[in-house]
This record gives sequence, C-alpha cells and structure tokens, in this order.
Amino acid sequence: MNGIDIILDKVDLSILRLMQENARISNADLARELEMAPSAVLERVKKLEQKSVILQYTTRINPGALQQNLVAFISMKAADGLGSNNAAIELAKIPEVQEVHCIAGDDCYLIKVRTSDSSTLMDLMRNSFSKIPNILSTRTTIVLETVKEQQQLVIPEK
Amino acid sequence: MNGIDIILDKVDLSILRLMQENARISNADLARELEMAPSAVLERVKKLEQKSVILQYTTRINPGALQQNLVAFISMKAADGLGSNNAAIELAKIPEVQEVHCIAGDDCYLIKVRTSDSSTLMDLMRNSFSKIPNILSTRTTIVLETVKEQQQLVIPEK
DNA sequence: TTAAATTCAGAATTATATTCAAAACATAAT
DNA sequence: ATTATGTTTTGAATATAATTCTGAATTTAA
Repeated sequence: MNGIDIILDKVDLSILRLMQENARISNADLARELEMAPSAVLERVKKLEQKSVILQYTTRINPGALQQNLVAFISMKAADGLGSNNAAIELAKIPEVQEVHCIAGDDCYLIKVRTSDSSTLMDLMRNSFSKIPNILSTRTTIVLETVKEQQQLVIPEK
Repeated sequence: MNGIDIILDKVDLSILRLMQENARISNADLARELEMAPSAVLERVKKLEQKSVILQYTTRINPGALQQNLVAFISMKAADGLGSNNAAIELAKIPEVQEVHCIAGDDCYLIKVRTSDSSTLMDLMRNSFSKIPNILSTRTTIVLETVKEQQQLVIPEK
C-alpha cells in the first residue's frame, strides 16, 4: 500500500516531474524531452499507472469560477475506539470534504472542507456531519485568504 | 481574479467534471461523451484554459512511492503588519510547503507541509522557516494517517 | 555463462488533434 | 418582424500522435 518495493529510476522521476507539471503532455512530447522512443515512454507510463505510482490525472479548477470560495479546517474529537476510523471514513464520503487526517494530540481528526460560503458550510455541518455518530466536538477555522494551494510533490533528481 | 464575470453553461460544467476526474481524457472521447464535434469541444477547452477556469492539468503521485510520507500542519503567528503578507509569500516559495492560508483567529497562518520524515521536517524548519523574518511562533501538528486527500471541487449539474 | 526477463527502438497501423470555411444559432438593434 | 453582429458548431482535410508489434539490446538472476 505504500512506497515499499517500488524502484523508480532517473527516467521514471523525469516522467513524473513532467507529468506532475502538465498531465496533458503528449506521449510524443514526453519522448522528445526524454530523448527516447514514444513506445518506450508509453510502456513506462503504463507501468507507473499500474503500480499505482500515478494515482490520477486531474484538472485543477479555479474555485472562484464555480463560486467555491470558502475553505475551512475543522478539528474534531471523536469517540471512535482505538483502532477504529469510522467517523473518518464517513467524513471522507462527503464530497465537500477534501481532506481527512488523523492527527497527534488532543483532537482526533483534522479535516479540510470547501464550500461556496459560510452558510453552505453551516448547512453541511447541520445536515451531514451531524449524522455521523461519535463526533463529540468540532472547532472550525475559517480561511480568510489562500496564498498557496497545491499537492505537488518534490521530486528528487535521482 | 475571481469567479466573477465567467459564465459556465451545462456543457462547460460537463467538460470540467470529466477532466477533473481524468485530465488525460482525449479530446475525441470528450466529444463522444458530450455528443459534440471534437472541434467544438476543443474550442471550449481552450477557452476554459484561457479564462483561467482551468488552472493546471496535474498528476497525483503516490507520496509513498517517493518516500514522502510525513504531512504536518503548522500554525504560525507572524509580525507582518496588517495588509502585508510577506511571511506567507516567502513560505509559499518553499516547495515542500503545499498550502499557505491566512486564517481567522489567533494565529495568522496555517500551512501544510509534506516531507519524507520528521527529521526532514526539522531540517526544513531550521533551514528555511528560520530565515523568514517576522515569524513569531509556530505550532506543529503531525498527521498520523491520512484517510482522504484531494482537491476536487463539487461541480454542480447546472 | 547461459537463460529469463526487462527495456528499448523502429516501422506500421489506427486514432487523434488541429485548422479552417461555412452553416447554424443566438443577440441585440432597428 | 428583420437585419446585422457576433458566437458557436459542424464537417472535412491534413498534420500529428497513440498504440501495437517484433526483434534487438540490455540487465538480472540462476
């Protein structure tokens, strides 16, 4: 399930670097950048997909264009027993919930939510969160402005 | 800079929905899904890019495959004057820093960082963060396990 | 050192991207 | 209503790319 047993060489890392920056790069352009035959590059890409090194090709959309300007972080205490993630799993099913993390310290979960505005967030909390058992308390932090937001990894040279 | 003045119709939303799910869908397949001519679809996609509705096509890479398993959230107080974001802008330049948010409440910034392990995080804090002036204090929350992590938006039907 | 497996290049085929002109459609103004 | 204007769509043409396959080269392991 993790990164164990997958060995990525220099070429793989270059592919990942190029595709992380632009997922729609053509295989032909990839091949040109890497100075390899398109067929060889394609084989590697397929292998990276198949080994789940590549999880998804996705499009980053301007949230403002869809009127989704509210971001909030919510920390939650839950009464899930040790070794049980039930609340987290239920939270993860909600599409507006972008991230669910189990964290060290007092609170059990830290989640990130994106909605159109604060009243939609309230609706979400009232209608969806409230249906999840074992949530004991929540503390919501509203984001005023986002300066940077991406998930790109730092890819080593080698 | 925001979502104002951009009007997206049903077809645009479908394009965004399909491309958010799979950025590498071919234009031909897009056209088939939408039952439109490829040329018409291409025009729309170009327009969405040009209007910055589409920000980027990116590849989600398994962090484990690159040995980047540590996620931390750090809240920071900074001495930036009101209306100045200097610390945030400097933080945003650090590649391991994936998110920088200005938040309401006591702390000024909430940032999300991804590194290979806790000692690399310590290095980062010692070497990079410490060089940023005006950071008064930090409180780091280590993620033990991530249940969900994506940035996909909820795209309305219409 | 050989055998097996992996990776690669090149050619052939199939499919796709892209461009363009013309038609269709929508909008606003007269 | 009717014309004019601008936008969007289509369909055809052509340029480019994806994909498959075979054999050669390289690597790995026995």
